[in-house]
Amino acid sequence: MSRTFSAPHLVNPDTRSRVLSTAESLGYRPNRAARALITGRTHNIGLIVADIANPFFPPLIKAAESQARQRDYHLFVADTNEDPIMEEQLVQALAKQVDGVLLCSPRMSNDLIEKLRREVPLVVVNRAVDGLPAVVMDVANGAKAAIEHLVGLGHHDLALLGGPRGSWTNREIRRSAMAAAKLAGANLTVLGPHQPTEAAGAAACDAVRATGATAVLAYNDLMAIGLLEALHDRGVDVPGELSVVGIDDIMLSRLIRPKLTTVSTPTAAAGRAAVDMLLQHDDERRTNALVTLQTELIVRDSTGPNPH
Amino acid sequence: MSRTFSAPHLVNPDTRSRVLSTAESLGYRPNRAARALITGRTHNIGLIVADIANPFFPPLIKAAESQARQRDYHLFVADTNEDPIMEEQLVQALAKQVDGVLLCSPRMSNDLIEKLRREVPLVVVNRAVDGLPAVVMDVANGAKAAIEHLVGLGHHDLALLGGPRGSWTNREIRRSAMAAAKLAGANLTVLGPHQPTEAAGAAACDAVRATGATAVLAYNDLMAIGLLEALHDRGVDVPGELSVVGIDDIMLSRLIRPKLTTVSTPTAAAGRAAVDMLLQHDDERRTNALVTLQTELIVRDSTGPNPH
DNA sequence: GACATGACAGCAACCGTTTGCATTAATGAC
DNA sequence: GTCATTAATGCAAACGGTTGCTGTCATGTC
Repeated sequence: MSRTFSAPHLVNPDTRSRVLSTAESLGYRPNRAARALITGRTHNIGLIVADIANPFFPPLIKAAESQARQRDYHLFVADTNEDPIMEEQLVQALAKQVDGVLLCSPRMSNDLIEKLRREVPLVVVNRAVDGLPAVVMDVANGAKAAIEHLVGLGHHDLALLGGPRGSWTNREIRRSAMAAAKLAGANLTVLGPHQPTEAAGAAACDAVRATGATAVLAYNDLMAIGLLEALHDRGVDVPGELSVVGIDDIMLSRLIRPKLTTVSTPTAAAGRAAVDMLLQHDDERRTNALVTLQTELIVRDSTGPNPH
Repeated sequence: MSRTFSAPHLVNPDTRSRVLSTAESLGYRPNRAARALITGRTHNIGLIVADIANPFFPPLIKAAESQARQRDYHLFVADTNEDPIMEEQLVQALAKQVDGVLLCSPRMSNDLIEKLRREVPLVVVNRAVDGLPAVVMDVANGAKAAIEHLVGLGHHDLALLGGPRGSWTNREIRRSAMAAAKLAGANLTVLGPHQPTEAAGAAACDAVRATGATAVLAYNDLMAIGLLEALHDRGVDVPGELSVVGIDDIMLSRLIRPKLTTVSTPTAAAGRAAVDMLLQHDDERRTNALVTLQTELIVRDSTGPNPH
């Protein structure tokens, strides 16, 4: 009898314990799919990321999974390979078997997000969409702090190694970095778009050097690390000849040499917040539509004074 | 009408296209939970790993997810925090909503695995269990190659930085490393068990040095990297004073300095193989009960000749 | 002692799909 | 023209739970 579980106060304690003990002896476990059919709640959440193997995401996935499980939810994890079309397909495919989808760093258009939100509750991470619950990191402030740090070290010619097309974070960084550079009277050359990978960072090395910049801010640590590798191969000293700043503070960044100066983003907190937001009741969700998490500049060894 | 999808040959082409077009216009998507109820197949797979944020796992998860989706399956991902009790709970919780569970690097006992396999089809990764389909990496051969490499460099006093209790891989490595050392007439001091983390690798630094070994093989790259960091802090030159070898060849290992000599394990292939194995029909599965993937020693810069 | 009340148990409908079976219509054989 | 055969369709049961409703019994009130 299902009431034993769902409404214990309506059932005689004797009956309840009898039901419980026989259920135990039979090894009975309620079938969540069957329950979902009638209750309309699957107790599952979908988590869609651009690339599971990008070191930025695992801490977020881990935190989200842990938070979800604490609330008795399970997590579908899916990878889009940075492909906006795959994002849409995945949301559609998952829609019927989850109570909501966490869309992390989506590359699709806002219009498409608007369309998909009508099929399944959505929480977006790393993107602000009007009227949609979202968790974002204050990368604008982080990029600003990074530019100010570099200008403070005497750099006047800066480069921004841009990230992927469609990324809200990328636009925020660019906007904020340009504003900060302008305010400080520094030049900023914007490069990109690029894939947010180590390989793309390395491939952009010559383009960065061609700008004549003495300091670079990269879209993320992975690209910064790729750039660092390529610079090392070319015998360019960091930070002696060129300063490099990343964004994300992935685990790698404090293990490579020189240790990477970077803007740390609270990815685990974002994962937890996104789950909490999705599991809130609709009314609360509307009122707290946007959670902004703070970032912090971590100065390590990849930035130094302007050599000129 | 469901036959339009499941048995197109039984339905008039006209009717079929009519059904299809109205389905399209209504935005109809079949409900998989309902379908699962009657067919008994959920088209979901559970993937249980010790720690999502351990860089060893993301490539495996990514590959498994991609392979699963290609076969029209979705993936539940769950993290046990290296806790055997959590492993059991997770398998139980997932059992009813998946067609099978991929148990990666389990820490639980073989007996418990035997018990759980009666509740849900299981494929084990990184562990050989009698009669159970499993995907393992040939770490024994990898450890042997590593020891031979070190002995070839003139090292006679070796240390093995052991991994976590309950890990089959750890036992394999120890067994094989001891055999290889004995065969080569070298001493091998075994340390551990340890958590497979960077922190644990760093914490074991003094214990490693106290053994008097001139070369160390670590359970995995993460521990090797932690050790490398600690050695750097203490001013110990690698490979000048001490040689270090890891296992796994995670992305980090070629980015740190000195670049880590390591045994590469085909994690992505393992993820794909595990999914394929689970999705095979029962009879095939029994015949191919064990897939062993080859490993390869990658010599980089963290190993050198014996200084003595 | 008759009646109202409330606590508990049990029946049955329902969720959205698949699938076996019955029904109908169309076709071909004689 | 009748009958057998086949193709296509429609109906209803079933999957495993949840939940509203009805029924039963015991208790309390007057």
